[in-house]
Amino acid sequence: MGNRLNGFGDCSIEVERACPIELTLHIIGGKWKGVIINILSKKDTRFNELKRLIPGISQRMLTLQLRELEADGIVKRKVEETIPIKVGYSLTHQGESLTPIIQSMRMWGNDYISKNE
Amino acid sequence: MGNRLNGFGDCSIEVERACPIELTLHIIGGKWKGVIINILSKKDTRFNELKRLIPGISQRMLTLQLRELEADGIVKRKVEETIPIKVGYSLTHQGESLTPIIQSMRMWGNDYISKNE
DNA sequence: CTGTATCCTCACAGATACTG
DNA sequence: CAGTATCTGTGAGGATACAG
Repeated sequence: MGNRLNGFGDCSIEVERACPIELTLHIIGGKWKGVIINILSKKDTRFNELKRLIPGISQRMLTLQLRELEADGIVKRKVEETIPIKVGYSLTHQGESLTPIIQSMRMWGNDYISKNE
Repeated sequence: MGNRLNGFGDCSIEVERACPIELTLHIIGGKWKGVIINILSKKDTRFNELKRLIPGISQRMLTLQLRELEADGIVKRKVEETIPIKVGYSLTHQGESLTPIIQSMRMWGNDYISKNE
């Protein structure tokens, strides 16, 4: 499993019920993770396909974010041993269980935009 | 309204539907914002009360996070002109509309913990 | 095609002290 | 009680080059 939140175990009685929130936020809160999960929830996607679908992301960041999502059990990585090599990414079952939250956030964001623009 | 996401307008056709997700993540993704919103969703809370309920947060960070939430229209600030002065914080209507998402994240986080521990 | 390896910077956050 | 003012450090993230 991936990194724990700093001080995750330091939760006091008062805020202990808030910690799962911080944990979730930590797992999906990376700069590009929301987009990545959203894309993978629609279809399995290869590395370069992701790079193309997310303008502005660097190879380095795409790799790092995918590695973290993988370590946290959200994303599956499947290597096709062809030449050239192909790597497909998809959501794990746990990753798929995140999509309702992502979709809620998408709807809330759209609503927010229409109300504040 | 608060800061826009960097490059929020740079969304390509492919990912434009993902941008509201990034926006939402940006608004609630600050290090302490999830906890703050969660606490305020239960009851209006004063500054020092928040500080007490969130061990580990500094006065500086509490102020900054509250200011950002206020600028983004999530939190309301109400000054009681007593001596000593008292300042109450509460969720706006828009802030309250976030609580289902926060609660989903809390449930997902708890589920995640029980499955990965 | 799918990555590592470096180097760099700058915004975010911690610590501490001070104030109306 | 509810903040501001500094100073400082860390690490997330960007740019670029190289590699199997």
